[in-house]
Amino acid sequence: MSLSLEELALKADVSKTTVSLVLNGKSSIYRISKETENRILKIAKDHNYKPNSIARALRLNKSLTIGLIIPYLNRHFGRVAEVIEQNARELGYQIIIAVTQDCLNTEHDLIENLYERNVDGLILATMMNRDQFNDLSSKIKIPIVLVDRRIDGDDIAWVVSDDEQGTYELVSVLCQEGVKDIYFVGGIEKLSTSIDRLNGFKKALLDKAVECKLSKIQQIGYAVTDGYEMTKNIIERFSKTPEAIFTSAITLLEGLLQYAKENKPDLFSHTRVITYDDHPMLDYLQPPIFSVRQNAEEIAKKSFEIMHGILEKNRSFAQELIKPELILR
Amino acid sequence: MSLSLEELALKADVSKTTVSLVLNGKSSIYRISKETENRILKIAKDHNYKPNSIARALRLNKSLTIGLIIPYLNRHFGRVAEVIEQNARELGYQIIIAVTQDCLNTEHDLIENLYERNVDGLILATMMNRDQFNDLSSKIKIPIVLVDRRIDGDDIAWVVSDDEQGTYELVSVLCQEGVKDIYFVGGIEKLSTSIDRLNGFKKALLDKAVECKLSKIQQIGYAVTDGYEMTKNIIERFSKTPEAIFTSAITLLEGLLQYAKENKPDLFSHTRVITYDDHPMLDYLQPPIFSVRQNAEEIAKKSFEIMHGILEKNRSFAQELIKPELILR
DNA sequence: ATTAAGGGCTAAATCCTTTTAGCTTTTAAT
DNA sequence: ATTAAAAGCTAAAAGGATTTAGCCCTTAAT
Repeated sequence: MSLSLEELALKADVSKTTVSLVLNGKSSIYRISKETENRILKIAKDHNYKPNSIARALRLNKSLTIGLIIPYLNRHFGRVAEVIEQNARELGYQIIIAVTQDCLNTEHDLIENLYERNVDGLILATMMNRDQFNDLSSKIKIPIVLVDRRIDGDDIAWVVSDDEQGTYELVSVLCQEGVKDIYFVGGIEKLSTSIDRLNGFKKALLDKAVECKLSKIQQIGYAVTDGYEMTKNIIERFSKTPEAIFTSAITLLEGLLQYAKENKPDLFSHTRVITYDDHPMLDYLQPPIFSVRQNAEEIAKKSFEIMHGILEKNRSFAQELIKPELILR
Repeated sequence: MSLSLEELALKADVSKTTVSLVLNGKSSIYRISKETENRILKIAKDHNYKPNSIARALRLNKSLTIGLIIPYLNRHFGRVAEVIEQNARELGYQIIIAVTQDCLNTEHDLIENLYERNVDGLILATMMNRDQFNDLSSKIKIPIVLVDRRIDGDDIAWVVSDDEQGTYELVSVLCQEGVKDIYFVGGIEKLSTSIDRLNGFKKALLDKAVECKLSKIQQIGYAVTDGYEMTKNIIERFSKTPEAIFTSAITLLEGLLQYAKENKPDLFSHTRVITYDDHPMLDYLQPPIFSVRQNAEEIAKKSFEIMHGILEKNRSFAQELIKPELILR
């Protein structure tokens, strides 16, 4: 380790140019003789030569590093990050990770920070809206792939779960059974995840000609406490216990469970609960909670694939809707 | 963005040396006049100058980058990674993350890889034993801080949960109640997490003069399937249903739950289950499962703190045992 | 008038690779 | 015998920052 080109050149009794050319597979272009080539390759191998990545990055203006900016390293994003890292590593890239805690300002700071640190591209679970994103794109000259949360636009690369379809199918299951009085416990209103899940929800009701009352829809945020709050609102504001509640994220379900445990232990005897996002522990809750499992692995795989395509294969961009899986218990 | 020292120098009508000296706070040492200093500072600010981090890293041989190598980005390590990243960012460091999937070879590859990529230090949840670690240390000239899994040695920096004490306290609760027949569902035998948890387990039994039969101890691995397997062994191998089972990780508990659901729905009516690692969903399982919550935040904070101390404050190393919290439901 | 000291700044080297342009020497062709 | 082409290699620049050694000018001291 930590042997330089120059030292290799000395040992091989050639110039460092020659060594560099050989190691970069340009021997034939530059007519380096087979003999010299082999000598250099052997010496490099014997000394386990690895080019200094920083010097390389400086010269090539290419760091083989991707920035990954996500709100949290929770179960879902943790898995996404894990798979992105594995895919990236196989192709020689490293992942620099940073978490925003769903704070827009933090997100901006992080993007700027990573950009200045010369990442080659950014994979982003963003809170930005279209305008903010356009602003950013004009300033930043590296490819960006949105993950998990999309922004509409023909030229924006993204990979997201098919939130609308997933929610539609899940809610339809209840509608099929004749359930009519369903409450929507939502997340951050302006994010595509929330918008799409709400649309799927509405569509399912519409199919069965069930009226979708605005008062049954809440969107405070994705934190556990938000789920608690929204459940509280539903239970306390309406005299009748609801037939069903749909929580649009596992954190919100946690909030619901917490509220139920503390204030409404019999909630489940009157009310069906279904949720976006799956969790293995749901298998062991009574009664069973139907859910929609996002395919984190596929989301991760595709998002790095698109990034890699842009960086190395001159592909321009792509959009992918990943099918989630219904889990009926 | 992306303005170079040289361009700044041009605008300020001085040499780039002067600009560099001023921006690095060396004006007075090199007797740069207040006037020149202010002019340069203003121009730098106006143009939002940020030094090119790659060039800086090359020259200073210091990348302000820490490698974090962990087995998975699951709930526990996800949280650890998240907090390390936040702490690191505040002090100007970036985190490059990589996951081993608890494979020793992968771990070795990753360490080498990150080392070659010029990280300034490594934070490691390692599978290595003492000899392997010593081998590594002799080759690698950057500081290493072990996290979550320690290796004995006076000169090895680590931060781990007090696994022995946590397990001791948890198991003691059952012993207190007179439970005598407790099974140990363990993880990877050679890891400190497994060794320490087993020691705590034995100590708790010993306190109450309960014999600790070897046949009641299993250590296959930390995967969900391992938990399933070990539970199966316990249930099927012994005619009597056990009084209690201790799973030494949340994944193992998951395996147990899965086995119970499929093959032994009445497990909980005869058997108490307790587990290392906490999870919010445990609040909603019936009957309640006592647990030990690791303080991931503190573990993360300390481990970066130690790394930072070594890198910037010439501290040599440190070892920290983080107290976990008993959660009795 | 000469020397010394201090103030104010900079040229050039360095970190390590990659790459362009081009230098020798040999071989082939006219 | 001369010219052209090919073979085999290298010097030097570039990328952007930091740092060492030292230049030049002014002022003060002898």
